[in-house]
Amino acid sequence: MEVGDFLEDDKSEMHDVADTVQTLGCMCNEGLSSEKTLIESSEGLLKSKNSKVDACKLNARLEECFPSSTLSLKDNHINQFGDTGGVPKPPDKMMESGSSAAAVCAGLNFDFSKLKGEICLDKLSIRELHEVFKATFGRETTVKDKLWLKRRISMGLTNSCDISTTMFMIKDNNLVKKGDDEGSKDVDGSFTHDPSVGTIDVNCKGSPSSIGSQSEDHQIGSGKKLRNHGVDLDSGSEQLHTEQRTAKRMRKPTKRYIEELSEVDSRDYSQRLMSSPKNAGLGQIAPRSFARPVRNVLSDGRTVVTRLDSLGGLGVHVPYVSRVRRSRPRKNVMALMMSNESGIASLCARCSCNLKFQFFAELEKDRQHSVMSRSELEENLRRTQADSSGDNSDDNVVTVPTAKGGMRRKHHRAWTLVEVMKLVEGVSKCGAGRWSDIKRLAFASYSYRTSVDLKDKWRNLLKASFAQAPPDDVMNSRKPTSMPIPEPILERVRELAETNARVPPNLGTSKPTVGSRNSQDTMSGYL
DNA sequence: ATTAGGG
DNA sequence: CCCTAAT
Repeated sequence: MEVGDFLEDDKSEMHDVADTVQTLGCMCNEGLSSEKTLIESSEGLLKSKNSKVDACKLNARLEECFPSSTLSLKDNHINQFGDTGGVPKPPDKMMESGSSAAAVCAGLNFDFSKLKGEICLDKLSIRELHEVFKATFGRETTVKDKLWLKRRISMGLTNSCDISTTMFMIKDNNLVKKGDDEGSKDVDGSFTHDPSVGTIDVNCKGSPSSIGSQSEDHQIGSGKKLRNHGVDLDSGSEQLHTEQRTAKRMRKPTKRYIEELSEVDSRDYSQRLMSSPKNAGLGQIAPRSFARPVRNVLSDGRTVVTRLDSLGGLGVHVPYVSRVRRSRPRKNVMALMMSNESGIASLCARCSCNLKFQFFAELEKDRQHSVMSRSELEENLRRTQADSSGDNSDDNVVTVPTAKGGMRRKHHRAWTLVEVMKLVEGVSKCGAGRWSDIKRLAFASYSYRTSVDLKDKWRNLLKASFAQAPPDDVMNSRKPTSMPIPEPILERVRELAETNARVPPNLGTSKPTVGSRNSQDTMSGYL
């Protein structure tokens, strides 16, 4: 990754990093690599004399990742000679940036005894240290802890050179400069309440992330400090805590925030509105450009919001597409499953796999999209209810202009896994082609699924099942568009397709017995 | 009214 | 999903 990338795509990168670190969690290898990247970039930035704000952000990023860091200063220096994204690197700047980087690491890495600053201070007595302290901070100190003084001084010196993260606090997702230097001790106040604090430490247990007390003990050979740092009233421990806390990552912006950001980037998408009148005005983004919403009253009395687009001056009505994420039912899915136990069981029997597990996986995946806007929640709730009752037929109605000037309604309702399974079940019982029968049997409660829908879906399933599974190529999209049909189901579809090819549905008088089981067995699931 | 197939 | 021809 190049430094330029960071500069241009600052926010998203930040989110990405945070995302990676958080989601991958214990994948410490991942964490390491990104940290390395970060440090490289930061050096590039410091050297290329970017604005202070950028530097601050970078520092924040460093903090964000450091708790899981096992990165040593040695690596850091090696990297300096390596590529840093093409940023020119005068040799005379080397020391400066090196020390700055070291200073950043000093408070976070236990290996700081090797640092120049401390080595020099090492020779001084406490009194001399006091003097240095006074010279550095312009005030006296009563602290007698040599270690504390040394580190304080070295930190203070560093802070005067570079932009220190301890001089800033986070407020409303912005970096705000703190007051005087001594206040840096208090900066932690803004960090302690961070709910995300500690997540990385927990996740990355593989690395020596406990920067604080434990590793500190080995350092304090000369120190008179006792082992119980927790109750240590000495301000030295306070300093320790400060260092720990400044190392905490800053709060990751909410998903909502990210969405809005990307929304701005992808210009056209921000023009979308809720199509459902129920949701109108809830959380939508004000449409930009010159398109303005228009309410159409259809012939059947429904009102549909469309957009009178001024493009080309034709006044074409383009439907607003619902911005909310359509999703499968969450809660009632299980209920449906339970009530359909036998059917599912029979399906599983052939697939020799636990479909219930798949369901849980799906639900879990959904749950991870936990940050939802209010409208989304409502939408989900509504949809869930609709799915179980199956009576909401006029949901998600949009109008599409036809060539003849007419307006045709267009429904869209994502197929849930349950529905797909019901469909497969039905096909296995009645055979492909007897869609009305299948609808009667398996989709009696789903009024919005017509027999044609079943047929279409089956067609799609066939297509999907015979298309070889693409090995997730460059399409590394984070959002897999929709829940892919679980392989076991596809297998079943394939199987049924073959069976059906051999045994055409026109079986005359007798009930079609396509599957391997007799129809009475499977029928019992619905009676 | 249902199905099949194209769009 | 929608539309429509053909049963």
